[in-house]
Amino acid sequence: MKNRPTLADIAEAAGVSLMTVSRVINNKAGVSEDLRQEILGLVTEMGYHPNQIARGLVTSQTTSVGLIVPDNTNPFFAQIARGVEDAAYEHAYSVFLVNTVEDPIRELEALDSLWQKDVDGLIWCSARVSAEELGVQLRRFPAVVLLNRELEVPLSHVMTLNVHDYRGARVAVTHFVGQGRQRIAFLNGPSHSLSAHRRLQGYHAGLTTANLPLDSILEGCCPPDTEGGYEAALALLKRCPDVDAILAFNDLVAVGAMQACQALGRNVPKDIGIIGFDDIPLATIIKPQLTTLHVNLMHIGKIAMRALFDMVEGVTCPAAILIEPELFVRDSA
Amino acid sequence: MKNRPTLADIAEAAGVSLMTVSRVINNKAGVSEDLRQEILGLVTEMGYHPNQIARGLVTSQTTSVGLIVPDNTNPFFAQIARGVEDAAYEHAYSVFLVNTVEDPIRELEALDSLWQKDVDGLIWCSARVSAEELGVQLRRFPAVVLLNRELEVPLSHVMTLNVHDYRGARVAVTHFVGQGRQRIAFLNGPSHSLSAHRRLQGYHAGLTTANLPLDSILEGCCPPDTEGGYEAALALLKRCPDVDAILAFNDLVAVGAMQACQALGRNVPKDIGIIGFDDIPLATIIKPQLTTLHVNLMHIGKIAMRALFDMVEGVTCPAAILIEPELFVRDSA
DNA sequence: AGCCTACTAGTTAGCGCTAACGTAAACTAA
DNA sequence: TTAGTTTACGTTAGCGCTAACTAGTAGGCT
Repeated sequence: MKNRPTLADIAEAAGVSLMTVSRVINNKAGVSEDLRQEILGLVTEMGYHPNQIARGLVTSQTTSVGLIVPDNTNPFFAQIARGVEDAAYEHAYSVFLVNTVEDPIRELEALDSLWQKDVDGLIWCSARVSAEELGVQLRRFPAVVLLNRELEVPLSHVMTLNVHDYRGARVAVTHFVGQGRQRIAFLNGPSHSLSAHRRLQGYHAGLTTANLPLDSILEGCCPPDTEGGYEAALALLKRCPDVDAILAFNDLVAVGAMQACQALGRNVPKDIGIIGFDDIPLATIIKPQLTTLHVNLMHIGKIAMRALFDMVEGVTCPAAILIEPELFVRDSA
Repeated sequence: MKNRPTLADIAEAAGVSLMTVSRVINNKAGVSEDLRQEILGLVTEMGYHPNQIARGLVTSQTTSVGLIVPDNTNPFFAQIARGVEDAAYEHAYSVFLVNTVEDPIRELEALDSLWQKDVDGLIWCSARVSAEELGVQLRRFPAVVLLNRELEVPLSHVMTLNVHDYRGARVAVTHFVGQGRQRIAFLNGPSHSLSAHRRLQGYHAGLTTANLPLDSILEGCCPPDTEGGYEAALALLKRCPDVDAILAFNDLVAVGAMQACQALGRNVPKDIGIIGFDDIPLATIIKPQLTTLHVNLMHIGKIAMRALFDMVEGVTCPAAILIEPELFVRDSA
């Protein structure tokens, strides 16, 4: 590896002091235009780039942020990560990606490691720690954006960013009702998930508004993937053969459910309507194309990162953002 | 944000010198067992974690690595990234994720930013820079694993990790031939892709071995996604209605091609067999399930990261690894 | 001339940590 | 005993950079 040039190297080559070069690099006043140009020339010639590590040590700004997700393989988080990275790139920030693999211990270790790396901010998706632990952890970072998690007590350096799950689920149910469907089931996600709770509420609200009875036999829980959806739908259709609509926790579950219906010879959408959540790319790949509650995930990632940047820079920003999902009607309902 | 404790804080609290605490933290000899335990107690009590920034400045080891991918949203790279992150976690390393978005300029900027961050190593997927530029860039990093790219001149601090594309494509063609298929088309990926070249060679070799003629009308190029595959397959079937098998550059293209076939009323696999490449999760989600050349992508990511770690630690390691893809026969061929 | 401002540059200290060396005490060997 | 070795710590310097202060010079004003 080539020895990288330091400020001192440039300073020596230019016959000036360290600080003069530093001022040029950081676009600060106090250097004559001639000298500035001369130094700038040397900088590009010698291929100098500031060592962010050293700079970070003195400024305590590392221009890097942490992104914690359960699993970057999940298209939901992959899209968000992409948005975060894109926005980070706009601001010349770097992103540490960490997976928790839904493991609370690993989640804590992820936080530790990011803290040790002295990140300027943190984007934390689907935090699973207790409210108390959450408080402790949030206090360790200069700025945090919480995705998919709420805060009882607002904190000035923490922003929350959530999808309006309640409304989304209600809209979906209303859409089913509008199609004349009566036995509307809900295949929900993990019980520890906040979104799951809120969507269940929305589902109930939708049924109530339509004067349909709540029936717990129509509600199921499953891991938020296609296998989970498949198994759960199979079980559901076994215990309630008269189901004519399934609202799924997310698109993966919806796809699994769709396959279960097809395996049982039920036509989608004629016999059974299916609505998913998130609108991941898969939604338009499968046949029939999935009707789903569209959320612009990449955009959410960008919003999160930009908000984080604003907080780091000291610009105030809203304590909580709620994203409205939009029903994209395709073929499955 | 709580002021984080430093070595000096611990030292003062323990009434010893900085170095004694440092030795304890780094598990180095030269501290009595009693004192070590006492300090360890203080460390956990005060919640001390070493500042990796400061440590990195003096040791020039940052315990972080860079991962450059074209697009982390692409399941291919998402899987790899997951493997990399998993293995990095094993070694307490952190991963900077950067997308190039297939943009050569952004690729160079990504390299710059990682260099400024002083990463210990780099995992670089599908490098698109010229051979000359590649040499320049590689020289900037202490250790590099190149995925999907080869090196003319081996470098001691660079490892390459490639899928045996040639053999994979040949195996696929042979499989088609074994099913009695005669008009075997190939929907290849971007022409700048090294994999695309090698797969084309393997495709040709497979045909030649089977005494089938090469026919450039059977070969198409497309963007490596479902839309690309759909359009390319549509065009292909229009100009060669007698095609009875399609080898696709990757699974996304294969899925697109499958949808095109279905749109044209061709039955897969009866009328047309389809084989993909990579075995992404989608391969088992769609119907009919995709026959594809399976590559354990997460495993590749792990191998890459572990090799990088070995190189950083000074353990010698192979200059090039070639991964054998394995044909997973499912329903589409 | 004397004083003030404005600009340009240099000097010093220190961010948190570790490598390398220094040192005092205890222990060993004949 | 005396010199040599080991153990257990402390001291110093410096990684590359920037904040904050200092200093020199030119120009303008009374």
